[in-house]
Amino acid sequence: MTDAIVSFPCRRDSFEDFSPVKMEDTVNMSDYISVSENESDEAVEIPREEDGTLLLSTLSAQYPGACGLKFRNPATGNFRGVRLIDGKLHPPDSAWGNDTYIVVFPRPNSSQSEIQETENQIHHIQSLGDNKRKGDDMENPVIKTKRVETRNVCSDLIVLGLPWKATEEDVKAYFTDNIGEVVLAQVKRDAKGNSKGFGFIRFSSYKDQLKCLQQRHMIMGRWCDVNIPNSNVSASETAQRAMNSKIFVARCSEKITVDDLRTYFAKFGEVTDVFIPRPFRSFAFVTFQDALVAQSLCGEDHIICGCSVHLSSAAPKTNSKMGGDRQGGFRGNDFGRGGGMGMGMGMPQGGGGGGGGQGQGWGGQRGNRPQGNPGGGDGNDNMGMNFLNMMAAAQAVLSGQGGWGPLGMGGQNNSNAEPSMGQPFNQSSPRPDSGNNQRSFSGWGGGSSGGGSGSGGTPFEGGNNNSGGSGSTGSGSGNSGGYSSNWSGQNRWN
DNA sequence: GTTGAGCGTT
Repeated sequence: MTDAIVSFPCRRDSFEDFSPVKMEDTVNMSDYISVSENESDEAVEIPREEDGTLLLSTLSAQYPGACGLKFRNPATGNFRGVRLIDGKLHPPDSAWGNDTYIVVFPRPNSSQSEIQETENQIHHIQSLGDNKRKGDDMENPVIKTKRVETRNVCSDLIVLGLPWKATEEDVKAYFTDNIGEVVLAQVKRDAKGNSKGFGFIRFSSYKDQLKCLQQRHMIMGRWCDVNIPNSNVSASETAQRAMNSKIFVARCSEKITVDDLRTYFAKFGEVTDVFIPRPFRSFAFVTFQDALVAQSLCGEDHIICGCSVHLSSAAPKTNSKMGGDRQGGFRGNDFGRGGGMGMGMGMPQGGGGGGGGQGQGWGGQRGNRPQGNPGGGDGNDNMGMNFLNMMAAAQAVLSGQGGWGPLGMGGQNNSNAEPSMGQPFNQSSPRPDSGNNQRSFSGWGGGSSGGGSGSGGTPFEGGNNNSGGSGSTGSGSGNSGGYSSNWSGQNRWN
């Protein structure tokens, strides 16, 4: 095909000098579109469809999380957005031309309208104008890179609507056959062993995760939805939390030991402390020497000893007054679903904080909260640990109130101290990338606010709890309408 | 023995 020249009519003549693509490289370019993440980056050639469009899914395969394309308009010097309709990117002026296109990623906390604007096109990259939010340093390429990389990590996915008779094996087989390698498959059951009709899966590849989230699934005769579980604190919220070297490990199984945790997390960086509150409360704390390591893990799900645990910042941002607030504020802070998430996970159509979604902090739905439970107050004797109790207990431990177990605080402080062990606190090696868990810290440049806790006390207290500005506390809940299914509008089957 | 919105602790 000699189409390299023929098929680029209007844009080519006028912009030829702009195109970074050399002529020799354009032999088959009509079948491929050059795309890069930044204008200075190396381009990837991405195949287009026969009708001339580029599937967003194809783009996402190379650039997970991508939500669109843009290109520089030489006439104005501005970026111009590429039209996106039904998952297909359409060539500007009917031809892609030789230019290298730039991938567009969703902004954290983007409103639906902003995303729409990108989709509909003519999207000037406003050089940081009015509608900016605090901490929304979009034009900082470093931050951008970091954001993407952070989200390129698999998490557990909830599968809703499973047939009652579907087993773990069935679920795993379906997703393995239709999506890709599955590293975890669960079907939740009641005490009698009957399926509750939902379960969790996890892929080894993030690409597979994205693919899976973008479609519905017919499993043994029923349509099932796959979503990011509500119980996972969104990455954006996590990122907004203060720098802390300690992480909170939720959903621990009792069989996981301190040694297990230490061994497991050592591959990410030097672990300076592991603490499992006793009596067992289904959670643990792991402290790293490097807060960057800790933060890089937050928001992720990991499988330890076969158990899927959830990692988040160990700093519930509530000021110590657990007594009276009955978990209300807590829920708002930590479980309000961030609107940014849908987009961040690379689900272009449908994510985001549409009007009045179901922003439930799901405490109330579970119905198993013991009435009158003061929530982390005094040591109640209720052994049925539910999630809110667990979080409240964690908070109590962290805030130094230790209201739960008699040994709570003691263990904490002692274990944090531990200097007598002569631990080498001087290793500054970040995180040895281990296989599939690699990510970089390039983005975390900013001089961490709560950083050098310097002296004395537990690193935790120094770091954030008292750091100030409780004003930021309630902010996370602002977007809590955001959790919208990919399938809004056809949410129910039949 | 049923069921079909939800959110993981066996």
